[in-house]
Amino acid sequence: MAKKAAKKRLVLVDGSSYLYRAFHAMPNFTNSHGEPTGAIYGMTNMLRKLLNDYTPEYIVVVFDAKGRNFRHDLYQEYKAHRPPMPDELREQIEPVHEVIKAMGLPILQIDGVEADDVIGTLSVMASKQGMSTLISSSDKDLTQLVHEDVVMVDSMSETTFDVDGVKSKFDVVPAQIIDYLALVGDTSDNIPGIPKVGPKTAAKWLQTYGSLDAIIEHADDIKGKIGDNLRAALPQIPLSKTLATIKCDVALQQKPEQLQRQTPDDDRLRELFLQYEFKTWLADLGGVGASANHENKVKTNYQVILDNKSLDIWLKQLKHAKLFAFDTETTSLDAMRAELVGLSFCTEAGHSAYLPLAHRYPDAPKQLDRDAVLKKFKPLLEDPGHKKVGQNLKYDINVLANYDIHLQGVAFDTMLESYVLDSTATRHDMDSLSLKYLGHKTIKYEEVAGKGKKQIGFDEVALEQAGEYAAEDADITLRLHHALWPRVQAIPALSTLFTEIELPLLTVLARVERNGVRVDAAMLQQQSQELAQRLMQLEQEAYEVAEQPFNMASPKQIQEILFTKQALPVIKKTPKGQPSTAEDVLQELALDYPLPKLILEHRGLSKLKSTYTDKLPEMINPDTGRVHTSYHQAVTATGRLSSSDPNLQNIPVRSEEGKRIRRAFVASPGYKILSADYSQIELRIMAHLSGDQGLCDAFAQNLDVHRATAAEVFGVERDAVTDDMRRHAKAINFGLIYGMSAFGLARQLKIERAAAQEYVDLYFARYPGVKTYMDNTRARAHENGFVETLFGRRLYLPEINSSNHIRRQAAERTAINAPMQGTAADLIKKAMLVADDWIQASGADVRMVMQVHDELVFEIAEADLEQAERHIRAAMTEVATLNVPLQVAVGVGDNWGEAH
DNA sequence: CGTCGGTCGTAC
DNA sequence: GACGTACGACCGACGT
Repeated sequence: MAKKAAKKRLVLVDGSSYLYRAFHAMPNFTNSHGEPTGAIYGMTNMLRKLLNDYTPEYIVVVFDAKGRNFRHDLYQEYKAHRPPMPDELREQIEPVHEVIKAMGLPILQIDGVEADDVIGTLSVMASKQGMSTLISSSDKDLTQLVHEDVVMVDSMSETTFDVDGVKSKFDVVPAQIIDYLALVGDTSDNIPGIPKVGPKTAAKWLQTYGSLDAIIEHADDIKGKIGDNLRAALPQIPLSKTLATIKCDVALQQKPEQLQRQTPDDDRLRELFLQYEFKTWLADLGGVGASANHENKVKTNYQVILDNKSLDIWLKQLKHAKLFAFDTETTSLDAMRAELVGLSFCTEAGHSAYLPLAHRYPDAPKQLDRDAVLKKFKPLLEDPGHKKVGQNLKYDINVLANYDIHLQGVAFDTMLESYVLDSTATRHDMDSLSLKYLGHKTIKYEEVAGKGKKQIGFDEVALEQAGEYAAEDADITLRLHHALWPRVQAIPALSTLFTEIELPLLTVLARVERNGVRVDAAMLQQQSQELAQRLMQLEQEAYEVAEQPFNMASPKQIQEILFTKQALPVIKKTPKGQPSTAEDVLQELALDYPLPKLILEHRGLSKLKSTYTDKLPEMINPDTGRVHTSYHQAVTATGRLSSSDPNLQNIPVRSEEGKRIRRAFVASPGYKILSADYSQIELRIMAHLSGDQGLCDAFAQNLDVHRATAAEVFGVERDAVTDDMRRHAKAINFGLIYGMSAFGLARQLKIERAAAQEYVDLYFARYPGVKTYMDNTRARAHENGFVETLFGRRLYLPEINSSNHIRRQAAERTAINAPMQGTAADLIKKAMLVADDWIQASGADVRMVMQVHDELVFEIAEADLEQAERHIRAAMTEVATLNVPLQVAVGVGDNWGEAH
């Protein structure tokens, strides 16, 4: 049966009216800190109910603009008698906005108009587009907007006003509401109305005469005192009417279909509800451990160790503990430069201590000598038999390494536990985890050390606060481990992933970071200078063409010059509706006009300069003469690493100028750079996972896979494949990995959509195993709500069953891509472990210096080059046995550019 | 003067 | 809307 799609419905929430209502209706709630919370509670409650009752897909919460609006300009007395907003309400506005945002609801507040006007405008726009509207407000004025497609509900009194509802409530039809309001007036808005005319009289007149204009015409017919009042008020009726009329033509950027409900940020909601102490809702959030908050409240006993006697007692406890949590406090986020300020430990929940070693501020208590303490601790920290748990231990490993302590016994890391459990969680930092799994709000670093300009080093933090903060860190780490580890163990594949890949990798990554990579600063600075000259030239030329100077780095100014001043054709718009100045747009315009070409070249070069040739020399550690990036092990949803400070995973490679940057990554004298990268790793994984015969055969025969694909899709012999055919086949192959549609492929190749669709159909006909695999993957994703890699790493897809088809399709693309990208990440991680094992065991003079997703880069003493290459290649190709061989391309040179 | 969202561009 | 995963520079609006 053909089912007609239900009309889309837009829900418009009158935030301002509810806020006032909530404030006045709720008792003066406060949380335990005395912050008022009544309006936040009332408002949130109303919204939760609304979402529950209507499950809207399109929704927006609208607020009045701050300050004056056009009605004040029309009528000085508008809202003149309204008392100023009480402070208790004012304080709650920002929190209310925060809660709404966290709930995933868009907010609108438009200058110069009230919420009513925005709501009116949107309801008209929605009707024009065939959408129905549900207005949620407690303000009766809005009933003027009601018609057959627009319904208003008052969520607080639970009344619905459709056309009949308005009639029965006011005895007039919605179209008469404006006239009705003009007659009756409104004391709260200070709209005058006719004296002595109330709801009854107004309705009676409107029923008799039909409209306000008709009433005015017949003003002389109305008898008695009330008739006199009407005639006396005649001059001000038009004003009353204007004031009562909701403006339905406000200039709005947002279109109804853009006002989509987003996925709620549960972590943020948890934080807010905890702050305002909305306990029942906190529990509703499922807060994996929200209820634990009350039941398992742990009695804490935090100690600051200042004397040798306490130190020895603690050392003894640590030696006897099966597992202890441990954390370092330092002066810097950069582990390589961080100075150790203190250590904290925890042996059982609630029992933890801070050992300050280098706090220096006026009147700081005398602390134990750092070197002496470290000497005492070294055996414990370096003993693999003494198991440790930490939060992001890679950092602590590197800090301790600064003091020649080589941490062993790394048994667990809570950040990685959280990551393998759910890689899509936005944050895996301790504060978030504590809130999520323990329902406990931790002391934030900023609370003890300040932030921004006022931030001080941890060594300047008073011991009382530092002790509470640091001891809590160790305590929470241990408690988090107790909460997380059983969850990891409950899924055996994740347990293996954790123990066999992520945890051991942590140590390897610490080493790679510490190794760093040698960068030739002078070479980059030279390049910067040359780039600066060329940029100047380009700017001068552009100013001449544009006949005015402008900022070539500002998309906004470019847009102004190109599309307004020079009236170039608009090819594409940004999601916000502005003409796009993106690369492909300018490429196209550059064919016909001079300015876009100049802008393109300028953009490319200034990017290179600011991001790479200027920045990299600054990032060289003066002590080592090398660049030490940070690899992040718990950031990406798919299992890849990411790199920052600097990001070494997006150093240019395609352009000639870009390659020059890679040549500045050099080997030390007597050493060579060796780069080993997997060829076609993701396509090989696709062949393996899908088991497609044709694709597996192509790899088994070691064919050029893009050429082989071209031969299949275009139906020619492999040696008859042209460059163009191969290029198209390559785009298809990449598109498949990314879950690309025919539309996307068409855009990429600049061909007709039908032609692209034909390619895709042909591909799937030639490689039916791939087709089946993709269908199955999608189906499994819908069924399970997650997909997994070859090694069981999971990626959750909360939007895979979304009613919003755009988001659902995006989730489906991720479902296709993640197993391939993620399996590739698993493989190279395993290869890193094997390679590192060999390096450590053999004592060869080899350093692993970079990982770039499918590439490993090493710095190798010339004498060890040959055996290193052999072992590295073996580590990478033999890391797993798939249905297809893994192939690695190795290059050697004096720098990364040469080796690649 | 800092923060934040939007846009753009680099990598795999 | 239409190609997945990242990091970061820059701009410009906004708030302190």
